[in-house]
Amino acid sequence: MVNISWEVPAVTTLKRADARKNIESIMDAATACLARDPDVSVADIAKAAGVGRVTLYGHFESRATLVTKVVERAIQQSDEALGAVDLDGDPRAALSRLLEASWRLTQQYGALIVAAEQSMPHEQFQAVHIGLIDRWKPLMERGRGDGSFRDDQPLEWQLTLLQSVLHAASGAVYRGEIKAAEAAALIDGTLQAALTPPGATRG
Amino acid sequence: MVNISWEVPAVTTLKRADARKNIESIMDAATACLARDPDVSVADIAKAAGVGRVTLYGHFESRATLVTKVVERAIQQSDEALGAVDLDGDPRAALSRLLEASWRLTQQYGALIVAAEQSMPHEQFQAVHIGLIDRWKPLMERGRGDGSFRDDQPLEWQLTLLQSVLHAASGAVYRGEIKAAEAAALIDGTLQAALTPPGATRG
DNA sequence: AGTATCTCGTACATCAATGTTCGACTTGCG
DNA sequence: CGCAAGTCGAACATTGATGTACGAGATACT
Repeated sequence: MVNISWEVPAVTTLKRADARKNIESIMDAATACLARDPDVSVADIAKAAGVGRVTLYGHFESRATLVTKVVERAIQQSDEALGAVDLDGDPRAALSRLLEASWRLTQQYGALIVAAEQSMPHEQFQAVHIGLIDRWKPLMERGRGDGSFRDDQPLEWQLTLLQSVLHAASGAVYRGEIKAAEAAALIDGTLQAALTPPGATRG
Repeated sequence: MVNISWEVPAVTTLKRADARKNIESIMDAATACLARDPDVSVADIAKAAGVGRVTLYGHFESRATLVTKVVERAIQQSDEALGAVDLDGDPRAALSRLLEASWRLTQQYGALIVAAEQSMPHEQFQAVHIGLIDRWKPLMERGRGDGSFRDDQPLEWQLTLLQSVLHAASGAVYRGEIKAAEAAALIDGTLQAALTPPGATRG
């Protein structure tokens, strides 16, 4: 005799506690590994997470989906961090604040953006990337409008420049050319100078 | 009976004409391909050169040696181009000249530097890279000394910045954000601003 | 305590790229 | 002309990474 009213596993997609912990470990390890080397292997990520490679595949169906999850989390966290920055008041001061927050994120996530570009569908990546850039655009436009920033160069170029300098600083710290502690000041000092309108005097 | 005085192939390590032409084609194609994608496959390079993959391996014993040869040629040519730049006179004007020459090289060789970093023995790459950087150092030091450039930031950082902005411009052109024609002016305008000493007024 | 869930290692299938071998064919060059 | 040199494609071996299958053993949860 078979029991007709068999058990449905409740609403629970709830994993067991150790499984959840492992998923966390994997996400964290993947973030750290991908931030350093966007081409890091799944085996290395598993090792860094202190977990078997098979276990990893039990939770993420492929390398690509793992990368996507990691990127999505990073994006969400970045978006929150940038969203918390006060962009009002003097554009130059606001830029400093935004740069400081962005620098922390760059250090944390480093080359993750490269991994994303390689592993995610192009459209999805574009959407995500544009979302982040848009945090900068309004401030830059305002600063260009009121003479705080030079507007004799395309806005697109200036946005690229911001990205580029942050990335360069990350590389320089990694190579030991500069110390992490002084990086923030260098970034701010450099970009404030680069964005100063021609003919103006800088503090 | 065997002829005792057999033929030695003269001094000639001289390849046949078509072989030399193919080697040229391969080097050129490899340069172009690697400049776009440092991970491009040997098969793609051969195809771009209009040559069979086997033929390529007949002339270069491995992908690594091919990359090395290509990089060496690029370095040599870059070194000549930069060596021809007049670095005397006003440091800011000299910087403009050096930037223009460097921008041409960056466009030509693009991501080749990345391929080099991945395929060449670390020491060799370092040597080559430092050789190029040293083209910049004396000018920067002179400019910092006479007040043309700011010296409140590490020289290393400023050199990294130069590289970074050139690279960023290359990427921006590739993505269509800016036109190649205007890139040179943007690079110069940006870096001159970034290197202007605090408190000075820029033209 | 009992059981479904989870972990782990090993082993295997697959895939893409590198590098090699072979034999037939073409071509530069003496 | 004639041959050494060069080219070509197809087939093969190898390597490294991804992803799967299995089964024994550990552990969270009820």
